Parts: sequence; structure tokens; C-alpha cells
Amino acid sequence: MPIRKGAATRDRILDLAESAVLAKGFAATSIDELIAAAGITKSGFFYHFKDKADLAKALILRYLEKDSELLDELFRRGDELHDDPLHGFLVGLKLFAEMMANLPEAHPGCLAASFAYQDQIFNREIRELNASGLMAWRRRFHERLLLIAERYPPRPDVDLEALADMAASTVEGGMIVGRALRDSTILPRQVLLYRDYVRTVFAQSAIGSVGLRVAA
Amino acid sequence: MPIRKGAATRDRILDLAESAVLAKGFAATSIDELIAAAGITKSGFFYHFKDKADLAKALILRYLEKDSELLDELFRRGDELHDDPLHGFLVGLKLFAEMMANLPEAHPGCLAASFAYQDQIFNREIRELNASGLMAWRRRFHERLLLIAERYPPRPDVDLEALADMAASTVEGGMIVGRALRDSTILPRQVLLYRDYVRTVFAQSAIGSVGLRVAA
DNA sequence: TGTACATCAGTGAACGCGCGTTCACTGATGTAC
DNA sequence: TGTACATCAGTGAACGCGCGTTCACTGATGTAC
Repeated sequence: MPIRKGAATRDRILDLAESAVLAKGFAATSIDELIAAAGITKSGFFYHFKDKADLAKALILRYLEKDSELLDELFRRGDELHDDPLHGFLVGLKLFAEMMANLPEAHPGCLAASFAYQDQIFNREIRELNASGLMAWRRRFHERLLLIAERYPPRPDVDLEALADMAASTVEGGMIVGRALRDSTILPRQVLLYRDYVRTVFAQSAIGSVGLRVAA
Repeated sequence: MPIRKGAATRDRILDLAESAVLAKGFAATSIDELIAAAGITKSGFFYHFKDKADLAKALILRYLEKDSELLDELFRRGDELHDDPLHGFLVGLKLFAEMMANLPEAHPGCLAASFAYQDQIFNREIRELNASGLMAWRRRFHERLLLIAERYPPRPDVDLEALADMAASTVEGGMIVGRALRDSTILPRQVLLYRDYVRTVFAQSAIGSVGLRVAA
């Protein structure tokens, strides 16, 4: 039994579309160029997607799923060796920075950011899907920060929800600056700064307890 | 003598184009919609801009200039009352956060970010102009951080160039998350977190010297 | 002061190309009885 | 096991609309002598 060609074609279209959208934006990505690259006819495209908006929807849905799996895996690995929530989190962030540093492509991008700057061409459903992705980041990081705060009281003047949003913000911002300056080291370095900041927020109460290095 | 109508028209086109580009992207912004909104004919548009790429170039040039003036003014005001480089910088960042919190529009955006995610539709000149804007941010903030470091030795493990890039990264990231979640408080709160992080980087050596509050 | 010319800020009509979308059709594979 | 039908994964041709661009022209204002 051969591999299911159909599903493979659909995924190939999505791959091509994703990289084109990240490079040029959704409006500038034509169906013609996608089918030429995929080696398919236009009607073949419309067999998989009912219209262009349906392509956009499929793009984010796939993106959200991959994104969530990646973060699950990353922080699972971070927690694997420690039952300390702070230390596991810091390891997870380090793994994330390393992954960003070792990406094959020079300048990765985020569909959420691309869509955020073109949201007026999409319908409400797509805008809400995109927002839900960022909300998932907020929830994920906020929960973790609250868990850490139970053991290590943070500096009282730091807003943990904003600190949670700072994770997504750092990644999005790092990608933009890295892309514009064509410097793929920027994103991982920004992630490491975020990590360092999180450490300082909990550092006072964590001194000595998990062997954190505190600067002289 | 009446006001120079021509220059006013050109600027009005640029205003309309800027907000359309931030909402939908450059490719999805049509000349037709701009001239309809500006109350002009298509030939009138091509009197002011030789082609659509020329519009893009004019957009960034104007944006870079306004951006640079804004930062000059902000940090000039920050330094006005203090001759201490750290304190003046922190005041400047606070002013910036306040300005972002009080913007009339709900979700501001940055042309640099919008262009970064569509750079493949532009020519090299435009891409380089865009990069030069981010480079100006890096230079501006890096110089200031080095100046601060002369008086207040920073924690030795912090990369000051990355900390300089973090300024632009924070603003870009905060705008994306704020837009996607339609929450205009996110950007100013991210700027305040950046400010807080900068403070902690120099805090050890600055305790007591300029009256910085250090968390218990 | 009058006049010739130049420049500014556009108008109006036409262009062709590329875009997203539709529709009737097809050959290969899967399923029910 | 054979056959009828359904589904899957597309093809091929045509559609009309909107897009960026061009070109010859124009009326009002500015400038030189």
C-alpha cells in the first residue's frame, strides 16, 4: 500500500504557503505560484481548500498545533531532570534558545506575527484563531510562573501576567529584529535575556536553594 | 498665499497608506483605495510617486525620520532633569511607556515589523532602509548602555549589545502581542518590564547612589 | 507693466496581465451486496 | 467472486474583475526679461 498521496499533497501546499507567507505576506502569495511549486493544477488546489481564506485557516490551525506540541516537548524535557519548577523552566528556556540558534533557515518567522500585521484581510474566525495562539502562550507561561512563585516569592513589583506575555513578546520581537538585520543570533540571545530576567525576578528568594548563580 | 496643496496631498496619501499597510500589508493596499480616500485620481497618485515601490520607500523614509525625532525628544526630556545617564534613561523609558499607553488608536503598529514580514516584495534599497532603522535603535541604546556602564558596572554576564537590541525587540514584540490580543496595555507593560530589567542589570552597583528602589 | 515660457499639481482614458473562482468532467481506488 | 456504485484526488478551460502602469493633455501659479 503506497503512502497516501493526497494528504501529502495538501501538506506540501501548506509547507510552500507557509514559507511564502512568511516571506511576502498572505496577499502577495498567489495560488498560481503555490500550484506551480507543488506541481499541481489550480483545480487541484481548490479540491483541498474551498477558497483562499480556507488556506489561511488551515495554515494557522496547523501552526497552532505544531507550536503547542513543540512547547509541550520542550518544557517536558526541561522538567525531566528536576522537580523544581523554576529550574525546569530555566532549562526549558535554554533548550528553546538553543533550538532557535540551530534552526536551518537563517531567519525564521512566526505566522502569528505575519497575520497580526495583515489581520484586516482575514475574517473574524481567523483573527480569533490567531489570538487564541497568543492566549495559549500567556496561559502556559502564567501558570508556570504562578507555580514557581509558590515556592520562590517573586519581587513584589513584578506583574507575572506581563512577565508571561513577555515570553511571546520576546520571541516575536526577536524574530522581527533578527529578520530585518539578517542576524540569526539575535533571537536566541533575546530568549536568553528573557531567561536571565525571569531568574532575577525570583533570584532573591532562590539564592542557595537550587544552586542559582547570582552575579557579583 | 494659500498653503501648498501639493505637499499636503502627498502627505495625506502617505498617512492613508501607512495605516492601510499596518492593517493589511503592503500588497493588499491598493492604489485605488488610497486615491478614493484621498479624493484624487490615479494619475494624481503617479504624479507624486513614480510607482508603488516609490510609495514604499517614501513610507519608510518618513517613518524613520519621525521615529528618530521621537526618540531624540523622549530621551532629551528624560535627561533634562538628571545628569545621571542611568536615571535619565529610566525616565526616558517611563515616558516612552506612558506615550504608548496613551496612544489614541487601540493597536499601533510598526512599519519596520510590517515590512520585515513582507520584505521579499521589496527591492534591496527598501530592505536596507528598513534594516538601517533597527541599526539606529541598536546604536542609540548600545551607546547609552555603555555610557551607563562606565559609572555603574553591569552584571558581568549580561551582553550589552543584546540588551540594546532588546529595546526594539520589546517594542516590536509588544505591538504584535497587543494587536493580536487587542489589548493596548500590553505594549506599555512590556516596555516597563524592559525598564525594570535594565535597572536590575545595573542595580548592584547603583544601590543607594541614585536612590533606586531595590526589591526586598 | 506686459508677455512668453516653465513648472506644479494634477485629469481622463486606455492598456494588458494576473488574480481568485467556477464548473463539468475523469481515472484510480474503496466498499456493499 | 463479480459487479454496481461512491469516494478520492485531482484535470482543463473559461470567467470577469481589479490591479499597477502609461500617455497625452490641462489649468493655475511662478519666473525672466
